[in-house]
Amino acid sequence: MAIQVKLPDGSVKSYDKPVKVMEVAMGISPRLADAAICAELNGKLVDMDHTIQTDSDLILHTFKTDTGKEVYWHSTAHLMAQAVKQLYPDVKVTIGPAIESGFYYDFDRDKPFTDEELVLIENRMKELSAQDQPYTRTELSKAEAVDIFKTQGEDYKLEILEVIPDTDTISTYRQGDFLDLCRGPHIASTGKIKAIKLLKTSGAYWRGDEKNKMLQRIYGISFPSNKELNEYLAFLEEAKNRDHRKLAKELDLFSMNDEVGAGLVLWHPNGAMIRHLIEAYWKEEHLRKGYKLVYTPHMGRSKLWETSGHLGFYSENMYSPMQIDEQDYYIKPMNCPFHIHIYNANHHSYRELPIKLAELGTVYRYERSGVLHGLMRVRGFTQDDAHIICTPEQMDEEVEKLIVFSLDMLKYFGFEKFQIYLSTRPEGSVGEAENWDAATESLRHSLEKLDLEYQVDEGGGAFYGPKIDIKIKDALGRAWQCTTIQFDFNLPERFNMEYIGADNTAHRPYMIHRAVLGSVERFFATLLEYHAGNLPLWLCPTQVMVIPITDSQLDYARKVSDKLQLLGLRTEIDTRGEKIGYKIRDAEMKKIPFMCVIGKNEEAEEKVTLRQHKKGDLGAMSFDEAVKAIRNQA
RNA sequence: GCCGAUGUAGCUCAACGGUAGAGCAAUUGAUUUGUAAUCAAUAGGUUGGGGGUUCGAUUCCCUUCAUCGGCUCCA
Repeated sequence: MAIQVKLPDGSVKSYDKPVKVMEVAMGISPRLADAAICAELNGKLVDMDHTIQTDSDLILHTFKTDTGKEVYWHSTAHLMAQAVKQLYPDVKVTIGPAIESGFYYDFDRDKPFTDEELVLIENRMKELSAQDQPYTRTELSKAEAVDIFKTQGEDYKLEILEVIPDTDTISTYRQGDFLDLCRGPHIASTGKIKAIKLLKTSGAYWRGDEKNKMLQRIYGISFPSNKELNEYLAFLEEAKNRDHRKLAKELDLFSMNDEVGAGLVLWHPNGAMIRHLIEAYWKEEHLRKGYKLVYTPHMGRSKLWETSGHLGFYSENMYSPMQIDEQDYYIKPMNCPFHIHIYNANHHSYRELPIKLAELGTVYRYERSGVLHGLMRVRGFTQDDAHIICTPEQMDEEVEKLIVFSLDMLKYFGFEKFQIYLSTRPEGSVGEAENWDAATESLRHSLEKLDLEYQVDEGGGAFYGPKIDIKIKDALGRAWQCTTIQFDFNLPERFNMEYIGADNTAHRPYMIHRAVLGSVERFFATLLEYHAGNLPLWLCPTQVMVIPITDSQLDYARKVSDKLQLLGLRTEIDTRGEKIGYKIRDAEMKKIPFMCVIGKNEEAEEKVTLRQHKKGDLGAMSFDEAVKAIRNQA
């Protein structure tokens, strides 16, 4: 198969497999890829990382054009800054980039922008857009730039200029009365920005450092037409409906409570059933893959955490100790030290390795109050933790198995799109450089052998080892980190872990710390959002709602329900004296996958009428046919 | 932790410096119903907690807790 890509100059390039827009651009000119801001594929605007699947016409716009999401939004950010400067001349501008969806600009101002002010700014932006002012680029020397921004009193721009070499050429962009220090590129003129919505405000630290001054950030989004804007706003609405916190209320899954404490989860029966099913599956799969299940305590003596080093480098995330018999005990923030002690309780021969210890280990970590977020970020959570202790020779095989295992498990839950990150050695790491290199290579190798796309986060590893993270993309494109596979060169050293090699001497094993789901809580939330609450059949707390039409069918309904239960299906009977429409509406809203309607006809003919969630009536059928239809969904 | 917003019945939301109201849910009664809401009645609240201003606070102020949107940080 060959994919023909028609380029703007009329030439045709062919590729033997799907290719990203970026790669095509690189093929033409590396510079172009750098500056290119947007691509039109068969007349439709696409991102640079869009993959071309079929024969296509590709037009690449350089910075002189006026399309491209990033440039478009960045230009809108300039427009917003212009409006803000006109309305509030004392405000100082800082930076205003495009983000994944829209843009923001940070302003230095004493007080935050109110919702009313946002409306004013938005309206002013629309006026400025109507004036259709061109964005004009000017190149100048650093000294000239410093001069300009000094007279304007834009201290932050001067600070940005400070780090630029004196000999560099600087560029500025002007539209109307507003001039900004900016690398560009920009769209041709403000008139292209037709639909604008300022979404929210927030405090944000200058340069993202919490030691710096807090600035006032305004987030917004813009489109060439109101239609696109409305589509985007509808998309945000949809995201709200998928929010696991909202779904949890509707489906009665879990709650949190003031009196219990922030970030502590109460699992209701429905949520607990789902969790149980996830955990049961998890345990089964791990036993099948040669893991050994262990249980460990929820706290340990301070000595343990001194040895592990957590009291040194992790104490700000740990809860204050409690005193027992004049000893300090800490609630565990991690399971690793316990698993290591289980390993260390016996001598191990190289013949026994790899040893894989797994536990659904509940840990407690102090999270700053502002970061808690539903089940995604809590203070007490259960990691699906495991530690793989192996010899250097086994490392490659184990890593590869792990990645396959992780992806298989995630796919089993219905996830399809993943983002994989490889994080390498950071500054101030512990452990031998050669071990780091070997481990990093092993991770990289496995990813490549499995032909997985991944991004490298240089220096993004933990101080104790390199890692692979897998983030799940939900249906709305948001990414959540679940799987993490981390080498650890710190703890084996600290706890003096050993195995006896073939040479009859002690060796230090490799240790891999990993979680596939990440935490049961976060995974649960991601799963809910991904499926918008419509979980796969095997995870539904109630799989079939049996609905008798009148009380006289109650007995037959019970018989049907019992028979289904005997086959392992989870059923409920709606015995309320309500009309059938009411009961069906109720079951539909609870997202119960199947409804079994029982009336006098069904009873007389020994049949059942099946209805499927969202799909509607499937008609009358025999009991066996109904079971088959239900099973087919699984 | 920081910036901002919010907190009223189980849920979703009104109202107001002068003794809090609706819909849904709940309970009771009637209805026995054929694929997304049957009718009626009843009950339900120290307006998140504490303090202050006021003749009077749910409303204004302070404080605290929690939640939401971000920042920073992370599974």
